[in-house]
Amino acid sequence: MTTKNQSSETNLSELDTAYNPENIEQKWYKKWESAGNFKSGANTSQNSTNDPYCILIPPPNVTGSLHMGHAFQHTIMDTLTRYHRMKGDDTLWQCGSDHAGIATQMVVERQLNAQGKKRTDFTREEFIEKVWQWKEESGGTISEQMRRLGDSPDWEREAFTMDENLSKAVQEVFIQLYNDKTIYRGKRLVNWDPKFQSAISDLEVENHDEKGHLWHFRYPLADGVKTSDGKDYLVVATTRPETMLGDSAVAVNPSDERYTELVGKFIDLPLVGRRIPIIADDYVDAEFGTGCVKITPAHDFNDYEVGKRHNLPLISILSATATILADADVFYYGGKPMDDFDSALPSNYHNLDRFDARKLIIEEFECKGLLDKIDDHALKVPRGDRSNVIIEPLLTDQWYVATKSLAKPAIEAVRSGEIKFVPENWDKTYYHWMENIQDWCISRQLWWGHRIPAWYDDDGQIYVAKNEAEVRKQHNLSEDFNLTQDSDVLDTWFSSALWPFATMGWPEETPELAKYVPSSVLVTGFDIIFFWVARMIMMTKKFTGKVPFKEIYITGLIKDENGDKMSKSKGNVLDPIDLIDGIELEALVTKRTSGMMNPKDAKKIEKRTRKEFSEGINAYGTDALRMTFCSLASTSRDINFDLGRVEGYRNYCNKLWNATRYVLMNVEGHDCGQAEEDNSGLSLSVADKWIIGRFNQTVEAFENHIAKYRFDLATQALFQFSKNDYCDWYLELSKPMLMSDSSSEAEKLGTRHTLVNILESMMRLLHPMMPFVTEEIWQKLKPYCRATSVSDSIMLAPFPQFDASSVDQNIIDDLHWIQDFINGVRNIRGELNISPSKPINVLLKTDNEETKTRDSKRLDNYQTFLSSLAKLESINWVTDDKIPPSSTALAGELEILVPVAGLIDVSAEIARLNKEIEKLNSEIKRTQGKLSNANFVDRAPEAVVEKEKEKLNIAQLAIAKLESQTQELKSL
RNA sequence: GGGCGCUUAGCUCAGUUGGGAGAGCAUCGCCCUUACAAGGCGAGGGUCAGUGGUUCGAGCCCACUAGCGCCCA
Repeated sequence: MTTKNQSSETNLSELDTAYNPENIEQKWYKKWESAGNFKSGANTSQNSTNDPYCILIPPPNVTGSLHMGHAFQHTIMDTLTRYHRMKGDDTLWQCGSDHAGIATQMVVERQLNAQGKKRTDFTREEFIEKVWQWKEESGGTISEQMRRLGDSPDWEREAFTMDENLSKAVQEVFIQLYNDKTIYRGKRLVNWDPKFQSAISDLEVENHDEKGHLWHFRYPLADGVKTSDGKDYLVVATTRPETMLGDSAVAVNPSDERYTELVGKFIDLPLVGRRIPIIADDYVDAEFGTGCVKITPAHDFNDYEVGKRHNLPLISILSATATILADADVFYYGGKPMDDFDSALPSNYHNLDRFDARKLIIEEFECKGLLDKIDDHALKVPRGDRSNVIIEPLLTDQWYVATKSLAKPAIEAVRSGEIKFVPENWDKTYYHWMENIQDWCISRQLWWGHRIPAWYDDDGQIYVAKNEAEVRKQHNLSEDFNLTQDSDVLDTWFSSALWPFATMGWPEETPELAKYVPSSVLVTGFDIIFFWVARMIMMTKKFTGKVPFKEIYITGLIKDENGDKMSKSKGNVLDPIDLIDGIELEALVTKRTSGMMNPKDAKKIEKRTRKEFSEGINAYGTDALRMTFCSLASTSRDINFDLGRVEGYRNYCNKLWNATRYVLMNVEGHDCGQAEEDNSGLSLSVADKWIIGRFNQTVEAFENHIAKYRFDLATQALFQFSKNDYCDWYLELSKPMLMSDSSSEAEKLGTRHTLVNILESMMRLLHPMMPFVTEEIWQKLKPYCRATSVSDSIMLAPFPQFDASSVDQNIIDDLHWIQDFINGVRNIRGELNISPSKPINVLLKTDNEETKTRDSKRLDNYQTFLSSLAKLESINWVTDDKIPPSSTALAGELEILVPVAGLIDVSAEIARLNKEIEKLNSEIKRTQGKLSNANFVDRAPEAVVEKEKEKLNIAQLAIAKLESQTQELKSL
């Protein structure tokens, strides 16, 4: 059984018999980090050009932890980083996190609440101090997780959006944009989160389909006016009855003949007693409901626009916590208070929560006989993505970025190809958003964040500068002139938008700014194109004149195995660390069901979890997880995560591990040619030459796929080579070479050399995707390999280079022949249930002289391989007249006959042959059909026609041989 | 309503300029073979969602239909 792992310094042959990731991963990470291997430019000595290669991490939220989507993207970023670092590029993976205004403030407030305190028990300064304290203690989760994932960013450059230098950049940008008049202050409708009592971005609002009601209210007509059908009221429908307190008008469609007479007349608004006009506006859909719509400009985005056209008063009825005011705040468009307006609201509503007010309003309407009807209604309900409470459009003073002028160069950067989306199609989403971009509300009513560098005097005059002293200096204001700083902070995304240049030291002119802007590629999900990607392009263009990145690789979204989005409330989230370390069922259930918003879900989740993971989750290790992510990174936009794939790659790691054991067993204590200058003293077998060629083809394929961000195809090429070619074939072929007495010392030396050097090179090829296991193995192999590199770690060893001259078609053909031969015999064994341990005799036959000459030579050269891998007792050529009853396989035109007397059931063999014949028949039918079609022969390219002819020929020859063999068996 | 995408083996997915339907996992059979049973060898399995068109030839190009999904209003 497995003993505790030996460290790499001990005897090399003492390798565990099984791959054990937990014994190797952490130790290498610590060594790499302490050796400074992650630093920018760590491996530039290798490459004289030192092309810069830079990836910016999408800064995760400091309160968060990495989920599967992060782990996926990190794997891709790290693979690219490690690959370019090994190539000798001046590589930087810039890491860090953002300060997540609302989320962080929420976390710290919750902590205070647990101690029976509130945020407002402290001064702003004290609270911010507490946030920093929290960050020191708990803000390191993500960097810990990144270390477990094997990420190799430059930790010394780790940035935080609230750091002093980044804050300086934020301030500088704000001031410049303000002076440009690109930033302005205004009273507008914003999405207001009553829980956080702050504006939030429309991107932070999620519209959920929910069931609600449509209440139909009767609004009495004023001045005794009647409708065309004689009623003294209009019916308006609303999903939010409480907003009626802020109604400014009732609108109808101008072409709606039912109401033409009423336009210009008035309504006596119930409960409030306000007299409001009936107006005509195209916005109203005459088909919907009664065709009459109540207009509440201060509480609805559409109504706001209608009100603007008709110059209606903005009547704001809600407080910051979404309770009803005693007196409405009433404004003109443009923000001036409307002083002569009767702003009183019914006193029984004062301080009522919006939903209590809704109930009371419905009751009152009902009592007054003004409730026409109530319909069930499906509607989109806007909720804050963090608070989950219903968002209110609210009229407030906020700061805005005028985006039009910034958007133009940002659109152009993508149109011109200066920035490329991968896959390309995402540019459509980008254009669509950018071309319809709205001004960006950047102020937030929070304490935690970048305080807006604006001061007001007692008249409300605005002064913008770095600090108060600067304001006084610039505007020549004396010390006793009263100034108050704006209490708001900036949207977190405002600082994230500066990430590409602020992390490089801007506004200082630094070498990093020159070198790493633009960065090479941004790896991110499409959900963040608007939030972040577009804004980075706008800001970076504006302030550096450069693009932030040359390419944007948009990854798919990781879903669960059923294609559902992973979410806490569905209980289908996986923690990447749990896949690395494994987790017991009970711990997993606890983890998934704790802190549920809705305790009812917990039961469901528990059941589902117990069913799906009855044994918990095994420890698969980081390398297997990373390889899985790479293998899933196709162009698809949804990626259904399948645990089976991880297990498969864990087993694959074990395979590499054991292949290493085999190689070490055979090279230890032997010369492997490591001291030789070149290969002249070695004799390389066909297998050696073949695997060297295949390795080079794989390097080429890998690099091509990586250049196109096709990590799935790259993975497949690596897997195919390392498992199928190297382990399944080459290692097996090396056994007869090393064991047979007939191979010379030079040949054995050649094989040992190839065995160990290809494995060593393969580790370098695999390293970017699977950093840990490759390092562990590489360290063991290093002493047996030529000093291709003086580096202490595989991380800084050179990436393999494609050598076209190593690929030889004759060698490939010969090896295919060997494989066909062996596969033919194995197939007969398998189909006829001949034990793999039973040696068998084979006879060879062909009518074709050319084949005979060529294959006789092959047989002479490769007999050792054939005998060993197909477990053959003897191989003999025969002629037609002395063939015993046999089972047949074909290697090209060569017939391989296994005499069946005593071995098998003749009818089973006939059945087997018939199956083969049937296959060939359908092939013949298809190709004949094509070739007898004159159109095909005339119009298809000659090469295609030739290929078909050849296929037909081969199939016909083969079928003839199999049929005559069948006849012979039948005649027995 | 507007935009984008998906439908290929039991499952998860590849399929490059149109020219032999593939992989991994799962399934079945044989095997403890001197690196690996987390394994080896072998096998079975697909009307490429449907219809029509272009073409000598369509999983791939075009049109329409059906189903599913995402984003925006």
